Amino acid sequence: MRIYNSLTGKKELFYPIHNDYVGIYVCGPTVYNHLHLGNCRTFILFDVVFRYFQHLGYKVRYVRNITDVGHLENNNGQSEDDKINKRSKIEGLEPMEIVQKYTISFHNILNTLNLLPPNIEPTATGHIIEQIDMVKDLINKKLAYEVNGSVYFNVRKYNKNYSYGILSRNNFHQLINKNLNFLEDKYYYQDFSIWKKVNPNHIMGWNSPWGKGIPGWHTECTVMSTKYLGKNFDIHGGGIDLKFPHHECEIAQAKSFYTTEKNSSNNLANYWMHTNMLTLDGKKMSKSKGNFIELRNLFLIRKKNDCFPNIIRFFVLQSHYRSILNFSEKSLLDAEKGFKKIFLSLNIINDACQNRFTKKNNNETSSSFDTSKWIHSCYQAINDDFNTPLLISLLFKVSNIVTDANEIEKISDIFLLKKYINHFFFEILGFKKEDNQTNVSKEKLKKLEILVNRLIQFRKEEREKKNWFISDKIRKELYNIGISLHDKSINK
RNA sequence: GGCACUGUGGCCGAAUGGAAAGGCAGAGGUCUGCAAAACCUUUUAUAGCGGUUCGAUUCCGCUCAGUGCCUCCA
Repeated sequence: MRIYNSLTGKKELFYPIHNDYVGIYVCGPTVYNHLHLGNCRTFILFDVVFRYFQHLGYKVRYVRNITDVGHLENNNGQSEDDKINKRSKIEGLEPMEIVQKYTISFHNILNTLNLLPPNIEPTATGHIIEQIDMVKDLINKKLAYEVNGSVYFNVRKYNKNYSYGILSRNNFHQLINKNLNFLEDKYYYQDFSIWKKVNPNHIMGWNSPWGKGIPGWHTECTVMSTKYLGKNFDIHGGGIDLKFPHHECEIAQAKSFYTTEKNSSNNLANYWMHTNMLTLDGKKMSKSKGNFIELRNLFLIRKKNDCFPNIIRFFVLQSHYRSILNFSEKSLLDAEKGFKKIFLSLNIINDACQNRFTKKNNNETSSSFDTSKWIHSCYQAINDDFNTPLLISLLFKVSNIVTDANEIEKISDIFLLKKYINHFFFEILGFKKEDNQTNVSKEKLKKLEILVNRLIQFRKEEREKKNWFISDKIRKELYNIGISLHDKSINK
């Protein structure tokens, strides 16, 4: 299996640190707002990564954090505000109420999209002590300094022994942006906060050797990833917009904290994976720029369409995770058609297997379709840096063959095909088999089903009488509530 | 200004130093009371200019266009 490693800019063969085990850390959300479609792209991709490693038989530990404190926002160099604290003022809720509200929303959305939960989902507030320990250590190593109750990482000093910018390929000296002011407390523009002083009456704040404060965002990820995966682990993932500064700073802290020898090759994770941006009208989907689509709104609009979460997943996986993906209504419609086409052919295969089981297949001529070769191609696709679009195109190939009734009869190893296409579609790509999210009781559903069947039967009778007005009206009404009827010739 | 990435038909989107996947849309057809669906057939593409090469869409250089990051971001 090959993975594109952002550290080297190349596709590399994947070797886990420990045989049979894979450790993955993905930067989760800061829970101060509802998720938008762009956020989900990353989580959907890593859901596939997680599923695929498990499919291959690895024991995977997948860690995805929740940032519930410490994500600072720079206010034009005047001050730094915690995002959640800021939001709590806007909504008139306690910070932890904000955290609770948006954590629940986050879980609901990912659950609807059929994402597997990570093995560990640590929160920043649950790891304050560890973060304080790391800050202390960095001060002892003279790689961080305290000013007015806040602590900053000394990037210039770090850069003398290590190289700051190895991940983002930034040159330390060229990082200065003259247009931007920076906090006066900092020695250098490039330095970043690892501990931030807060007002003593502030509800979100912890006692530390430097007074009451909150930990910095970058520190949190270094602490939690290494706590649960070790000081060197396999895969670290996140959106490409986190590459700099967030991931660069994570590496800087980890190297400072864990390495004893200079020029150690430990870059926190061996493979860094970055998902590209989802755009709207060619521009990055982003909250601060105001162009974004919230998933909960999409779900509300498409309530009638019960396979909508699958369509979102299909839309996302139909492009490669390292390319920019543009969102449009049309692309969703395309995805819907594509998804349904493959879904339909899965049913055909399953039916065909049923028939084979009852009737013995005596067909002598064999199909030109080579199932073993096809399976091999599918693995090749996903093994090549998770090339899901290529894998999906292979599913379409089967779909085209299977819809030909003569051709499907000839496929000798149909049971093998059934097994693997189900593996790829449900187990690896993670599509949901059926949406049984209704709260309606089974009793009620049964009654409804009888009613609809009666109506269809009634329409059939009217059709046979050539009473087109009635039958067309029923067809239209049923279509409006999401039941579409496809008529065949009445002569047959 | 610095760093990085991208450019494939009408649209989306793979692959590749040696006849350019797949999907959507379009066109034609089968079917049909009509509609829809389904199925079959089918047109159209490597941004531009150079270089390396027997051969470049692929590698290299330049130009043009777009995107991301440069301390809020998945």
